[in-house]
Amino acid sequence: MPTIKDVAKAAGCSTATVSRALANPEKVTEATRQRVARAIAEVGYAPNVAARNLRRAESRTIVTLLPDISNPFFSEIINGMEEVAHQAGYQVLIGDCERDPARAEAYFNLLPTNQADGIILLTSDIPRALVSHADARVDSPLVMACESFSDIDLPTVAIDNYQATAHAIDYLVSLGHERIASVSGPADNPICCDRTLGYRDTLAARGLSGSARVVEGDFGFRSGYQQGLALLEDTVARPSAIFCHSDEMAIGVLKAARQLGIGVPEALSVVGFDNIGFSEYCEPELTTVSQPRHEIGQQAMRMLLSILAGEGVVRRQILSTQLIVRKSTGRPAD
Amino acid sequence: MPTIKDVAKAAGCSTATVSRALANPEKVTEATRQRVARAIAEVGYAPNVAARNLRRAESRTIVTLLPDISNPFFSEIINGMEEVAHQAGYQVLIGDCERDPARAEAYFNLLPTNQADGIILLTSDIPRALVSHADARVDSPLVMACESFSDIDLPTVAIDNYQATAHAIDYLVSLGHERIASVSGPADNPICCDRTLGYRDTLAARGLSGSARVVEGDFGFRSGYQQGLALLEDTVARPSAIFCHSDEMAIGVLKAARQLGIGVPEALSVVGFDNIGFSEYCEPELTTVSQPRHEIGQQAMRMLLSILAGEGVVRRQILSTQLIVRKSTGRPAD
DNA sequence: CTGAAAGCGCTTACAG
DNA sequence: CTGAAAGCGCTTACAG
Repeated sequence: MPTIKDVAKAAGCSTATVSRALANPEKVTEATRQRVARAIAEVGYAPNVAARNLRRAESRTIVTLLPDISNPFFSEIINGMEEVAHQAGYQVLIGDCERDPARAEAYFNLLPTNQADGIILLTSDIPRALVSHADARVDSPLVMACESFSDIDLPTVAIDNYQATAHAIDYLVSLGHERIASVSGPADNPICCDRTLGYRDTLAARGLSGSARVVEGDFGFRSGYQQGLALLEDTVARPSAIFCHSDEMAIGVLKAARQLGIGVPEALSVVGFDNIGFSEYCEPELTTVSQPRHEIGQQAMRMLLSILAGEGVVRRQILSTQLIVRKSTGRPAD
Repeated sequence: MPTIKDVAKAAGCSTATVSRALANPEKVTEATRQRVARAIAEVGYAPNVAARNLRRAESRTIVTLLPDISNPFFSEIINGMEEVAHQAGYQVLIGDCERDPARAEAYFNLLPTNQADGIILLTSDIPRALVSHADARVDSPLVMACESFSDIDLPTVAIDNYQATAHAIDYLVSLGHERIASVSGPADNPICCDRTLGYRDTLAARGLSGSARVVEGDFGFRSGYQQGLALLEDTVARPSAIFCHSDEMAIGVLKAARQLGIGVPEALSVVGFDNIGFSEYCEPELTTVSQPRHEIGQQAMRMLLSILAGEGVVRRQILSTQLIVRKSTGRPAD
């Protein structure tokens, strides 16, 4: 591969000038710039990025940590992040943690070794030691998206899980439901805590505290199916509506209902969360809470790049959600 | 950050020795190795990877190019690739091309700039100029997985799309179906060509050529839904079975059938391709062709690492598929 | 505006 | 087995 030296020779100037023509064109005369451009094309030069990174002590790489790459919820967020990153000359490395602390640690280790400039966390399911001292340093290149830690205050872009849930539950109550169950994600997950609180508070405000019922899933199809079965087989206190912390779990509940011969929405209303592509193609089409995923990704990346640029950042951004009413909800069968 | 010099000072040896203790422990006495290890812990040293990469002229990064990150079909393949890569000290960068030639080119450009050591292609939808000269060079660090080019012969790990399709069609014929339509992926995609050939040949072998009918989709839900509608609204020659090149399209067909009041599998059989997670949770559960996705990812990565190591490689690996019969297929309603 | 030169943090052939 | 030294390909303060 030709190096910057070859270009310098071909252009009849020093390597310093070639470097400047590339990085700071305004520091070089127009004529020089053009000679360098021609020389680059002539020798077929492409800068060696490892050398540049070493010299500049940066990698232009952002890593995003997520709990499970196969969850389609994340893909649109990633697209948003990539859009902003590429435009700024950064690339994004996707780190699938799979609930394995060692994996998360390995990705965090890219920071001190200069392989990554910053990290966007789409999961809080990592060893807290990795982030525990980050909130003290204002300039830690760390941003949380969607998730949060209960006790560590990182720059965050997210939705208001409490409000979004309250809104969905209010909608079910307004339809006439009085027995509304909830299939939560992992109970120790802060966003699930917020949602469960929103759920409970709303029921309480409507005088329905007594019927609150929360079971725990893991966001996946299967757990929704299993918890749905458990909830619906309880014939004495069977809920007339089930609110789920993910679309996958809601679709699992739909399957459970079908299996038990319980019609949706006639005999059971189901609400999901996230509005994944699938939610429009299941039977019946799913009523769900939509998050602005693309925008979440964009804003999280913008926030991180601002931190890297040493600019002041708004440490907390709350984006709005939308309840998308489709066919899986209706009035209860009194 | 402490550098290798700091470690050398703390260990009372040269940087060369520290480097050796790290990279080739067998070239160093046990005592030295231990002194270095202690020194590393003491000063909190982590190697600067940009410097190492520059010196070694490698990046230990493999990029995988795919057409659409939101398609869950790819996630399990990626997991397989990461498993093998991490074990060998490589990381994998996921490149979402989104049918944008410029994106693909940008990712290919990581090769000459030393930011990536090799590429695994999960899509053939990229400018052919990027790969056209690769097949001549035996050691091009390029591997194809699942897909292929019609005229460029790259090292490949894939399934036998012709056979897998023939098997699925045979199954439908054996059930008694005589009007079997097919919803293909993009018609210019080589794997779709193979599948369509397998479809046509099998129908011909069974004396059913006359009823062959292929419509084109793009692998996504929506196109399956639309083509399903078109196929099923044709009341004079309505198919009794539809074979689809992806599960998403099959699920779209399911929705079209539901909308038209056509019962599956009583009045229509539907077969998908890929066995994505969703295929077990749609209504009815989908009969589909399963690919060994994890293994495809593993083998593709192994193949690429062999090429990078300068080892001889089997240039073509065909893994076996499996027809998973669930609830969306049955005998036709004569 | 341009160039000579130092240096980023490693690795490795060479010599001992 | 170990060290001194060169060099990977850039960038940038310094001088002119």
